[in-house]
Amino acid sequence: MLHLFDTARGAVVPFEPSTPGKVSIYACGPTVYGPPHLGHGRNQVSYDLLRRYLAWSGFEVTFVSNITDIDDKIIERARNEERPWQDITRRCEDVWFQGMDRLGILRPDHTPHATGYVDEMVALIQRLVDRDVAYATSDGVYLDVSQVEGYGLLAHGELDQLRSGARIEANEEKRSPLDFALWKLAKPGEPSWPAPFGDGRPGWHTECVVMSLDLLGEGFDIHAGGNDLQFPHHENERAQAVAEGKRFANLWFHHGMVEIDGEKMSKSLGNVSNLLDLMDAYDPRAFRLLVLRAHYRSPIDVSDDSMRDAEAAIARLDGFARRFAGRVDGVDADPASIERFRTAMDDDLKTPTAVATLFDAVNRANKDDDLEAAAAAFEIAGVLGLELRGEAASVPDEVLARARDRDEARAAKDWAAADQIRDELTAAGWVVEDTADGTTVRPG
RNA sequence: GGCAGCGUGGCCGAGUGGCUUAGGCAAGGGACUGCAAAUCCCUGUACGCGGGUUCGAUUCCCGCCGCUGCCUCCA
Repeated sequence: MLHLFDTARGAVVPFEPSTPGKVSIYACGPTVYGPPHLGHGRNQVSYDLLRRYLAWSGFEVTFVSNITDIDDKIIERARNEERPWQDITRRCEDVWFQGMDRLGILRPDHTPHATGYVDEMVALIQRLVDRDVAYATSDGVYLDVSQVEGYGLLAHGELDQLRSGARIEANEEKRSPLDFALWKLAKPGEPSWPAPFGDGRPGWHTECVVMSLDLLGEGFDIHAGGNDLQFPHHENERAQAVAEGKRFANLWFHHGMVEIDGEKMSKSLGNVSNLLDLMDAYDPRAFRLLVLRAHYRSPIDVSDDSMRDAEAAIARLDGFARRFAGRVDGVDADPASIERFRTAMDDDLKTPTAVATLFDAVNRANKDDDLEAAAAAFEIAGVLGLELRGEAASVPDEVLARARDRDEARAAKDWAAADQIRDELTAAGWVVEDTADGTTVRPG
């Protein structure tokens, strides 16, 4: 049985969906004002892993992930670049999904946009005002967190403690520094929507409550995000639901951050905190493997070395795939490997161990030409979202002709000629390997 | 200042009160090969520092040092 760490309870707990066999997940998605960075990449791989594993375990998964397309940063960028903010959000969203496709991320079942839920958000805010848990100031509407039962659940702190940690804010109309904006009144030139409390735009924390409850209903199973969202974002989402008397997420799934040694990173890698740049420079699967080799709640460090390391490991997997592709159809996966994998994953998604079982299966397959182990390796790789390349890449005829020339030279024991052709092909970027079937060539 | 976490062999990164003490990459040796490549086999170097608990700690407790994240927009 799957066990997951629940941030609210602060412990690994058995996962039991409210409806047997079905899992509903809401995962905080990107604010579309720029290209995805490495943190987004890890974030999406974490979600993807959770979804794939739940699906493989037999659950019917409904996965909702939003697009935040109203935000101060979007407005700021639009102003700086003197173009409509919708241009930025549309373009960034396209770039986002293209990038995630490259990373092998499954698309969400639903992708609600904040701009598509403004009416519902206004209605929620109005209800909170009517209940007297929200109050208006000269620049917006705020939630009074002191009235929220259990505020601090996710921050794991008492109200006083949280308050003392809060930075001093310019806004003195707020009753507490912890109170947060549900609605921001529009300043001249800012995008705005009509509302009874004045034209403006919703605060960030409001969209996720409204959209998750609308699409998944009260008491949905899992709310996911980076641990930087734990507080205040998720705390504040929950606060709104609680303030309205509604049940919110049953389990909080938070993953760790990507850490980049600023100096080291910038020197060795250049501007690869941009995920798209990283995927241009390295195999996207290597990034995924790098993420999977650490536990989802641990921090990971991305560097030139760690990416090269991961690429070498991917090459090993691809070599395995070439060897066994097409030979495992209908073969039952080795049960022992699958069981080890499942045990690791059921224990709070211990992917480091899961990856180790994958490589163990690969090793056993290679060693004894063990088809059951090979089938297990393919299955595990699939659940982890690692697409192995077993298909022979297309090779130009002239290159194949040279390979045949080499076979002839080798048959004639003309080693000088054979070596010369190999050098020639290698210089052209091909990997040359001799097999029982003669010279094979593939892209390097 | 508050909260949370981390410090493992050349590197990345698991794990465990004692047992053959993951896995990947790199290194060295060997098998295979005309030579390679791929693959397989073998090998080395470990648990930040100081105490404590224990028959025994890398694993538990305390202190220290170092590092990180959150507390403000953030995946």
